[in-house]
Amino acid sequence: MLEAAEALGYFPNAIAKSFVTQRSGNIGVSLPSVPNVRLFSTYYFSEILSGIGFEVQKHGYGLLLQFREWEGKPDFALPFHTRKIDASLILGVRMGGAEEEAAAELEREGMPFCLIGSRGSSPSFSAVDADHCEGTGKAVRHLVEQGFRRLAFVNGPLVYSNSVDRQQGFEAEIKRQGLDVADVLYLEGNYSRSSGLELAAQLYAQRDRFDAIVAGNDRMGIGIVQGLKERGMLAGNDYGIVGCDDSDASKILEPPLTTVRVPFFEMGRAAASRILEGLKSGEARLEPFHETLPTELIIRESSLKAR
Amino acid sequence: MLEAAEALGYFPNAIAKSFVTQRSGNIGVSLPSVPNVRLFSTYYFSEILSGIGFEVQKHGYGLLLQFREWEGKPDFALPFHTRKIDASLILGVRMGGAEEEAAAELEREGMPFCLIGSRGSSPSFSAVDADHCEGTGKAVRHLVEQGFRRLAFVNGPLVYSNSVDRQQGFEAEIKRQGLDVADVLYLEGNYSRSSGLELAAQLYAQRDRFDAIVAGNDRMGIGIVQGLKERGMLAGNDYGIVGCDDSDASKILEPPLTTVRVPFFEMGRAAASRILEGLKSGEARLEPFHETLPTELIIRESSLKAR
DNA sequence: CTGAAAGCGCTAACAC
DNA sequence: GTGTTAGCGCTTTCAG
Repeated sequence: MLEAAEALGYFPNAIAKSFVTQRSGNIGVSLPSVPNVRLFSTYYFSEILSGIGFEVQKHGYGLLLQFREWEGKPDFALPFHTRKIDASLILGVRMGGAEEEAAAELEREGMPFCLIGSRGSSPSFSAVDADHCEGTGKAVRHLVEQGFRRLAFVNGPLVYSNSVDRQQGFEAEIKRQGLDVADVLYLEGNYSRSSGLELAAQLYAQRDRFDAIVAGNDRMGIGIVQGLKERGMLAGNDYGIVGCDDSDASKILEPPLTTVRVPFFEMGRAAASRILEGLKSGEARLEPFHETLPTELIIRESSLKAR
Repeated sequence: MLEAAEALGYFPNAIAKSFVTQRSGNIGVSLPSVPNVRLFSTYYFSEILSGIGFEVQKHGYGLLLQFREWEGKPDFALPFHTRKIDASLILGVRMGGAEEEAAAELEREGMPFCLIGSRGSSPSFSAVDADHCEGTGKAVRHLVEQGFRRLAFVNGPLVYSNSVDRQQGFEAEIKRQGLDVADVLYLEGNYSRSSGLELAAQLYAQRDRFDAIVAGNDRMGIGIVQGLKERGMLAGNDYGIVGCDDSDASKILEPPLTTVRVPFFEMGRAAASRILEGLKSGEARLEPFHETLPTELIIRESSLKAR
């Protein structure tokens, strides 16, 4: 019957349906946009987005993409108020800032949403992320197993929960390995390759303090490898290094970069799946949930100790 | 007055508005999704998407993201029929296949749409792309100016209009430089790094036939550089090579890859801008338009002839 | 120029 | 079970 109707050129008007059911059939995805500067790797976002898209499609929902300004307070609630979306997936949220305030607003109004790739400082926010704590631990253990003993840790900004997670995982594993946290050389970049490049100068100046480096992501790791190479230090030869993300670039670096693989696609999928189930269940308010997906250490040459 | 209303907790219901105005206020963006295999670089899509997002936001429209299956005939018309979108931007269309048939349907029904990054075989389809013809010409000229004379051309599948453009640009410039097209070594990959890696074997076997390579994109170029390096041939030293896209990876390759920069962001912006203007003008049927944006040759070490 | 009313295309509730 | 109708929140039209 419906097929017959379609053959006659009839299509149900989804807007009319949304109007009466009070459900748009769309879920919103908010991501930060920084014109001309990409602090986040495009890899990161496109993988998560694909995962979301996969799941959303499967449930017959639409996916409304919303770029937000990097600075200032985003209005996560507006598309709910105007009934354009039924739920929101929010990427790249920093802790303790305007983004979190805006998320708290959503919570107050009972709008279903989930953070992806960062937890936010309140446990009442639903969130899906990778287990960066465990991932960084694996990186440390691997380096120690390779025979490295004096580790440097180049982290990203601590406004991201995953940076905090990495720090925790790093320190916990350092202790577990019987090493002294006080000996660790800490540096902080902004997750960009250029910040890795800059940090390489500082690392070189203190090269007697470390024999291996854990970098918060591949992009910084790559910048460090390049910066140290300029100064005559070769990854894998003169020091070990592990990145994080398993980006394409990590594979083509010379030497190839050992890295912590993060299941971005699965993270997007998981978050979308939970949110959509919540919508379908029709409950007034979704219980906050937290999902932490496992990471995997991908061992390449950059962390293999030369003999 | 509207602000006062908002203070009282009122928000206009965008769905109700769409219902009555018969306009969803959303632009659809269709992109191919290949689970676990990325033939397209994520860079390509995320840049175009950002450009679209920038423009769409500016006009107060929403951006509905639609992943389509790699195989089979996509239903570009459905979201129009169900009134979920007012116009469509379609990425990654192959010529002469089911995607084009689906696009032809849109055209027949008078739905506004624009292809981005590929033209389609019919000039009646609106399209925005980079000037790959000119870009590849620049690459050839540069290599010849560097003193290379026997060029190899590793193109992508000819189902993409940009591959055809590159072929034309390549041959035209070869002739213009007084070289013989018949001498050129032609190979075809699928734009992935692994296909470049495989093609490197063939290139190596015929290494007496070329002293420089033009690759259809960076990913293949990188694969070629890596594959030839395994066999002892060093880019920049033993041969020159130029890629295309100016991807992040091209910068970290060793040696850094000379490449044709493609204004992806601007392409997305231009297409969205034209389509949105068309919608606002309210004309029944949008005149088909074609925009071809200039490329830029980014010279790095891989194409500099050693002395 | 201001204010009332019709109607968009569906779903859900209700009557038959 | 099947058929009818009210009504969702806007915009547009038409009357005052």
